[in-house]
Order: sequence, then structure tokens, then C-alpha cells
Amino acid sequence: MNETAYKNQLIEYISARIELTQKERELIANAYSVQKFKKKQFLFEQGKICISEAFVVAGTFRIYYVDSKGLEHVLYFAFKDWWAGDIASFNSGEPSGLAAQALEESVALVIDPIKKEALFNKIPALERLFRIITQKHLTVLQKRFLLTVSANAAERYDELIKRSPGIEQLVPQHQIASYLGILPESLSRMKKQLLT
Amino acid sequence: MNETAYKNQLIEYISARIELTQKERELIANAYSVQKFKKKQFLFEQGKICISEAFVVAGTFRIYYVDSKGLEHVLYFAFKDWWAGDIASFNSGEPSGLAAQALEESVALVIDPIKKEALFNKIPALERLFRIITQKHLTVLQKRFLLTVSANAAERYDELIKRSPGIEQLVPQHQIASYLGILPESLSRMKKQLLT
DNA sequence: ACAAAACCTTAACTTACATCAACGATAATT
DNA sequence: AATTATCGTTGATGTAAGTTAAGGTTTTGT
Repeated sequence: MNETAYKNQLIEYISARIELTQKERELIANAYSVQKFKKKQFLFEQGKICISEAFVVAGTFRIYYVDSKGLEHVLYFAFKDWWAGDIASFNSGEPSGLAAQALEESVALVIDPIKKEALFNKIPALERLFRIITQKHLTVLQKRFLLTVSANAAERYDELIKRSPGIEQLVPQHQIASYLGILPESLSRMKKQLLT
Repeated sequence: MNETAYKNQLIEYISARIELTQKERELIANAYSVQKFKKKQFLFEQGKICISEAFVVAGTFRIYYVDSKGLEHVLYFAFKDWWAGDIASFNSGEPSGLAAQALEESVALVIDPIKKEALFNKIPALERLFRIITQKHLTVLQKRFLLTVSANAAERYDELIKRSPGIEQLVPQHQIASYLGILPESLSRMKKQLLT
């Protein structure tokens, strides 16, 4: 697959949501750059400034946080056609509290804050689209938070499997445990119990 | 305090962030309506469509979720100069998963989705401001989520007291427990232990 | 092809917080 | 002022998930 094909994937994603002229398509395609990632390679790292916002076109990333005790917590997985970034760092220029790492060979379209700002000024409808995307992300995170505080690990596991069937083929089990907020040992135990 | 004074509070909040002409100030002041709330009165209710987005000018609201077991979980408190709403329901027209209730006599400036959309079209800079506010809300929720999964109740309590000193004078202790994700009994016990 | 990582499972033990129940102190309502 | 809710505390007991440790399997890199 060549660069143009990857970029067309983003153009399709955007033009399914807002109207784009040919000129605007070119502006967008030129603003983003194609980046390939080997397994375990980072899109951005915790503690460094995140100047990469990415649209995943192939593969999978895990976006996670390492706490003060050294434990990792997966905030979300980014699959094909998802966005990956640290909004806080990307917009403020402060060091990121998150890291994003490829779980397999992956490809992403990446933009930096300056180019994104310039795009917004040239294509106002894009700014509106990103406002709506951010709202959507907020509602998803809100649901995730409320589920985390109101349901136990087995219920959260059920919900994940329902919402993302096939995720167990894409993501190692200890990463799923980290997403659920439990240890791999606990997930293993839980799955054994669910069988009975 | 009269209605104009309340509306000026919002105008000040906005004009501290973006430039506003006199005409735009009037447009904003006319789009919002002043609503007074008695203790325990609802700004919006879970299960009903939320067509109210509010800027709190006096008092305090709790925004919370009632889970399938009937337990309440406080998502956040909205104090003076904070926003309160359910973005998901407000924007989609679907029933709200949240409720917002006044914890004391309170006053809020309220707008509905149609008037807000109209305002955005008349004042494009306002749309940009709300994109930034939504991003900010997302980063706050993200921090709250990561703290919830990585720290124990005592650490979360410390963080809350540091971030919102004086909150214990404003909000009853069982609401703080609900915000922390523990039962009132656990918070009571915890505070006793912290004293030793 | 082999060694080294990475990953998964099981078991015994520990811990943070929930649950259930009872009681005193405030605050709201008539 | 009296009555009723609401709120905070304490104690005994229960439980989901963490911790530690070990062994087996699969994947990766050279």
C-alpha cells in the first residue's frame, strides 16, 4: 500500500463527515505525513512533549499511563480509523502524561499542532469536525469512567467483549487486563470462573 | 443580585478568553436565561433528554450517575463559574445518562442546543472557545480516570483536598465519598485513620 | 535451530474496601 | 418546639482483586 492510499483513507473518513472541495482534500493530504511503526515502537512517550496527533490507518496502538508505582494502565486501544494522541500535551506543549506504543506493525497519519492550527484556519468546517470528535471522545471516556466505578471486573470484561468483539485476537490478554484495571492473574482467574 | 448582574458574570468569563464586540455581548446575554434552583432541585434528570447546558453563577450542583444497582456515583461538582451539562444528551438528543441536582440554593445561566448552535453561527470565535473548553474537560476527566485506576481512596482524597481546598465546607461528606468512589462509611473510617 | 523473552495459568495468602447493622448528632419540616 | 429526615460514626464480617511465587507455553530474535 502506498502513501496516497493511506492518505485517501483519512480523506474518506473526513469527507464522510463534512463536505470537502478538491483543494481542501489536497490541503489535508499535504498536512499529514505517513509514519510506519514496528512492534513496540512509540508514537509518543510519557514525559516528553507530544507533538503528534495520529489517525491510525493500519495496525493497533495502546495508549497508556505509567503510575508512580511503575504500574501501566491502558487508557484505550487505537485501531484502524481511530485517533491517537494526548490532547493535553498536544495543545499545551506540556510533557505528556501518556505513551502510545504500536502493538504490531502499524501505520499512522501524523500531524503536529502548528500544521493542525493552520489547517483549521484554512478549513473552518474542520475545526467544527474536531470539536465534535472531541465531544465524542469525552462521552466515550465518561461512559468508561462510570462503568469503571459502578461495575466489577467481570461486568467490565463483558462490556468490552460486547463492544469490541474480536479484541482478544488483536490484543494480548495482559493488555486487556490492564485496560480493565486488573492484573493479568485476576483476568486469568476470572475467565476460568466464567466458564463454569 | 439581578439578572443582568448574573449575565455579566458569563460575559466576563467569555471575554476573558476571546474578544467580544458590544453586539456579541448582547447576543450572548439574550441567548442564555437565568434559572434559580432550590436545594435538591434538578437542572436535568437521568433518563430524560438534557436540553440544558448551564453556567453556574451561584451555588453548587452535583452531576451524578445512578447505576443499575441503584447506587449513585458523583461524576463532578459544578461550582461558581463552572459548566454543567451532559454533552452526550445535549448534542444527540438521546436520554441523559446523568442527573444534575442543586446541593444548595443555586443560580445558573441556561441555554438549549438550538440557541447554542445559532450563537455559534453568529460568533465563530465562540465555537472555538467551546472546542477548547471541551478539550479541557476531556483532559480533566482523563486525569480523574487515571487517578481512579492507579491510586487508592486515601490518595484520591488527598488529591481532591489539594485541588479543591474548602470543598469539605461546601459539600456533605457522603457526596465526597461518592465522588471518590467509596462508601460514606469507608471515608469516615479513612479520615479517622489519617489523624493518627 | 536455539536461546531468550514474553506471555499465560494456577495456587496460597493478603488487603482495601463493601456490606450489614446499630446509634448519636445535625438539620429540615410541620 | 416537636418530629422526622438526613448525616456521620463505629464495629463485625464478607469479598473482589492484589500480591507473591512458581511452572509451562508460545513468540521473538540471532
